[in-house]
Amino acid sequence: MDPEGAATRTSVQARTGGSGTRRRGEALTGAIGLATLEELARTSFEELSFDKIAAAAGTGKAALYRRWSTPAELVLAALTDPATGFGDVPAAPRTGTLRADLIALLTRLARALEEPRGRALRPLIAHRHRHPELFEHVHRLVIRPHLEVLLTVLREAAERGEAAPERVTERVASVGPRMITLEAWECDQMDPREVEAVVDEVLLPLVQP
Amino acid sequence: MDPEGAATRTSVQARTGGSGTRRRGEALTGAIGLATLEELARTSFEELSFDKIAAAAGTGKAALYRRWSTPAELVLAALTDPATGFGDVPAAPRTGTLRADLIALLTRLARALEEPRGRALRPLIAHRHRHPELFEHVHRLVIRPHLEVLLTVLREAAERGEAAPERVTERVASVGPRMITLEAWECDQMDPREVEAVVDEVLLPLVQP
DNA sequence: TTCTTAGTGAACCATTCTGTTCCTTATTGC
DNA sequence: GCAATAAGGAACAGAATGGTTCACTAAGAA
Repeated sequence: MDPEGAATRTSVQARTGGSGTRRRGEALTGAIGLATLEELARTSFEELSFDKIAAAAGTGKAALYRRWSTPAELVLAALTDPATGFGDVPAAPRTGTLRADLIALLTRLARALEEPRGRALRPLIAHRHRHPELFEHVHRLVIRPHLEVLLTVLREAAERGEAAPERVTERVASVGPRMITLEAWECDQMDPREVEAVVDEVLLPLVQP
Repeated sequence: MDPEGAATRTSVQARTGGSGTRRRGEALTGAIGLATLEELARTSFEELSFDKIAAAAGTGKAALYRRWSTPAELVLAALTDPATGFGDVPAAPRTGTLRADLIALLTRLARALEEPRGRALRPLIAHRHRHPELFEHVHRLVIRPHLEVLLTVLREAAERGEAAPERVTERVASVGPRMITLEAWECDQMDPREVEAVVDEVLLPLVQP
């Protein structure tokens, strides 16, 4: 059913790091992590295998088996990594205005959704019933932290008088990320002005005092 | 990678219609359509095969090949069918109040998302880049019509003075369906009061004049 | 009752897939 | 330079997959 056939070579095939031909240590695990997320984004978790990841990373299966025993382990490690995944926690920008804070946060999310780490979330969320443990990590690593920081931003805006206190809820905080996420999923290419439009047309009118 | 193994028999295995043992005509195609959507919901389009659909529908592959030449054809037919798919077009409820209209429409959507037809949309949307022609039909059959009828509802509410005219935009109209869609995808079980909460906590404050 | 059509179950066969293993050799540290 | 380690490529073996085909027979019409 997959019209694309076998995994194709990606840019990670270009050997990087050092002047040699073989990667070792962090260079190799980094490339493997990135290839994992790209392969996951390209297909789905169920279609993921060490064979495919190894091919995409330009390495041998044995190197993968030496470090991780299942693809799930590997996916989790890649997602948790601060460099390739979501190991970095989003922080409130504190620009001083609600509009700028929202734009900064949602722009950051939109960018992440276009990277391998963000694109890899799609199959994990869409197929959550098939691997609930992995989805749980997505929720803890990505969804939850974004919601929390948006709540913080809304709370502080309410204190400054920029937002109505009764609008500081999780449901309201989830509107932005959900709009951006589905926009990214439903459209070929997200317009760079989409974030500003969502903020100006939906979020600010919604929370205004 | 799929932890669930082979396709399991579903309720469509129970032979229905008439007192005989074999289904013919519409009874068989209906069961095949439903099994297709359920199998699609359970796994993904790439993992879909005539072999699996036939097994899920309790019939033989030859019966499928006699009618459709590819799973894509079959999926499209099932989605377009008024009984099993989205062949019925949503209409503006025209209850007289914006709140009731929104609740009626979004409740209808939430219910559809829980049925096989709605659950089948998830892999089609999440993997749109792998079968753009199918996604295009989803957009035309489901996403677009829901957006249009919500726009109609907003427009009429604005005329009645229930909504601000500048809030009658596609982006604002897309907030409800997107909130409901991701709520359905991210949570095990959608709380029946979720629709009312989205309407009262997000949509009405957003559009109020 | 007879004849035609198509539904059902299963067999067939070539291909694909993936965990396991092994050999060669690049890399690193002493 | 040498020894130890592990990276990379490939082979292996068995299972799974899915399109194709066929034989039997249920169902429906005349």
